[in-house]
Amino acid sequence: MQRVTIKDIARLAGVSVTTVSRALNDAPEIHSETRDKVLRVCREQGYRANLLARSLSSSHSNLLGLVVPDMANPFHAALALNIELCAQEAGYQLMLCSSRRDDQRLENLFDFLYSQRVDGILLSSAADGAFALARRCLGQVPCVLLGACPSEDSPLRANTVSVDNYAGGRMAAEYLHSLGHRNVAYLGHRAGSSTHALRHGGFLSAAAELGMSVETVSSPFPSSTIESGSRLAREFLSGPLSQTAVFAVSDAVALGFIQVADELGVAIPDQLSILGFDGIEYAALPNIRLTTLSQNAPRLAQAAVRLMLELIDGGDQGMYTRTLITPTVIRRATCRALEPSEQVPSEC
Amino acid sequence: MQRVTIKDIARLAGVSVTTVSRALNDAPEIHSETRDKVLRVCREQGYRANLLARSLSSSHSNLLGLVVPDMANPFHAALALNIELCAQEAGYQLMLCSSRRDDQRLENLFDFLYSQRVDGILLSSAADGAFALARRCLGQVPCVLLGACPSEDSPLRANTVSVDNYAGGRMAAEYLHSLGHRNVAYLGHRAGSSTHALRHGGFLSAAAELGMSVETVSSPFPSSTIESGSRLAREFLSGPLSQTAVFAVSDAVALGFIQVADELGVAIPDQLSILGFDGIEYAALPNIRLTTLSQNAPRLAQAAVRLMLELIDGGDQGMYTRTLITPTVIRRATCRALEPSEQVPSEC
DNA sequence: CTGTTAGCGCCTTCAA
DNA sequence: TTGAAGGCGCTAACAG
Repeated sequence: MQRVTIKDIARLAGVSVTTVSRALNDAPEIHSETRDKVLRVCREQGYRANLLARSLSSSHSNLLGLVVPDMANPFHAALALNIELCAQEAGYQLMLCSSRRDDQRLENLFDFLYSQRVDGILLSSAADGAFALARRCLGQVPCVLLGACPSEDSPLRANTVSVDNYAGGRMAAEYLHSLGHRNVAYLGHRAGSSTHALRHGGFLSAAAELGMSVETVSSPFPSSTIESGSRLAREFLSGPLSQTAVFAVSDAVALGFIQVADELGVAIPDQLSILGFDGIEYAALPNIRLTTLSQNAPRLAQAAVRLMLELIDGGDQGMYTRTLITPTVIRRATCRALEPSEQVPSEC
Repeated sequence: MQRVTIKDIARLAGVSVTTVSRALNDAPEIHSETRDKVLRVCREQGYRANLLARSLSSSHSNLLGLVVPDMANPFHAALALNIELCAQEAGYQLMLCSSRRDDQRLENLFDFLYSQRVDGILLSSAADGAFALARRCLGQVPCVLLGACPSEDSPLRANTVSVDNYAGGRMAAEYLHSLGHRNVAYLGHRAGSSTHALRHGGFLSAAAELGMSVETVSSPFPSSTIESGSRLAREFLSGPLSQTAVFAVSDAVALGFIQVADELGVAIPDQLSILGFDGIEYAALPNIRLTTLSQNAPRLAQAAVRLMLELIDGGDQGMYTRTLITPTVIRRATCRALEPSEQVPSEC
């Protein structure tokens, strides 16, 4: 039951622990025969270095912390997978944690990762609280915010990588406009999230420029899930329908919406077009074929990890970087072009 | 940049490090005033214990390792979430890793977790190699296999928690039989997986007893994804159709199958019924409504964590436990009952 | 109730 | 090329 340590190996190989350590880290100043002998003994004994001890004494763990709000969410799962991939290439292991949309837990996790002495923390959260957390670790541990994006004018006090939500919002409006839609809804807006604020702002601004009328349906729910999408849909579809298209804040919300529309006999896209946001895998399913704006998880992941590595190597100079990734429209089956005859003028 | 340690706190509070340690771990033998003073200083200094050091000296980390084959898979994501929940209740943090269906990586991750001195390892893998790994840690670190399930007759050499695949296979056959299906296909069978072996065995045995004819379509792909499901479907649906129902080894495979069936104009369930396995959230989507056997992730998770805690507390006596969870049929829209007139006798 | 002394397993100077 | 000594930050006996 007692695990074999570097000391045991040293004794068995008839050398000092220093020599064993050198063999393990293939240091240059060691006789190759000595090294081979030591490594052979290690293999025979099934020796595994104690990474706790190693990290403690070398003061770096080769561990990156990643906190996602909800790993059952396919977008975050895909993002995590891509980040793990990039991190591994750079020789880092990931400590993946799920905050489950709980701010208290997010804070606890953050402290935990810090205490665990990860070399850097990636925080995937659009909650405003994430900024405070990121700031708290100034000069303590490199931290990059994923998905969160401070507004252009506020002073940048954190490293961020995110999809360009403002541009995404604009693209959504422009795309719907290009199909002839003039009366549209923005479904699932959530206050207190910088992501949502920007996306909504972009949508409204483009819509205004294009002369579209927008009804914003805000979400009282803490997260943008299928469940919240269907609840919002039930409310939205209960009255008479003046809109011809809906932009949902996430694919999950869009899926929930479609589900209810289906139940209520609202034909999509014939009566109503719906456009999502995220580009999750399940939105591509048969019979769903959700038209959406893809966030491009692999590129987000790569940018975030690359930035993190720079911060770690460069010693986190206290400079801040904002990286924006433009989303892509993925045309599928839930948005249709209105015939000229259908194009009623905007309400307002 | 230098982080504050227990020594700093001791100096600032005018006590010894031991006293600080005691305050931190709220040991009974400490004056409450002393403790309050120490804790106040900790707060003022923003002190965070170094968990590496703590684990190293206390020889337990309160960390559980969890390896899943693919965290983009919604079933595994849900399972991980549930396990995290249970672990947290018991005061453990999870180190979640994705083996990405790569045996070499699985082994590396295992070694990594062991080296990281997690208090226990949960391995969610149906690959036969998982048993070898589990055995390798005998008396080193408690290990429970999730989803993997040794056959009844082989000597039990590992702790396992899994859905009862054999019973699940039988239930699938029985359910299809109860709907009147006599000629059916088993889609996506993969060799080298104990899970698949049992599920397939159960299906065949019940089918034989009920006088059903089964065509097994094996999968050359390493994992059961939407992608592999659609490839298998393309092959399967290319010839004339003698079956009236298909049992897919996973919901993802079923979804891929449906996608292609849709493309090829095969009506589901009118021409062909399809039954899945897993009970992932996305199978419940509108327009999909996949009939399936649910694995019941919360119960699996709870059983696994509970077992792990017993192993940790009880010191892993070298006894092995096998826990089986019976799946549940979830009736939705992709299986239909055959009319008496349609019930052709079995081919064989 | 508090402090002193030893480690935990490893890495890293500094000498030899 | 090798070894001895000290320390990473914390806990755990053992005294006082």
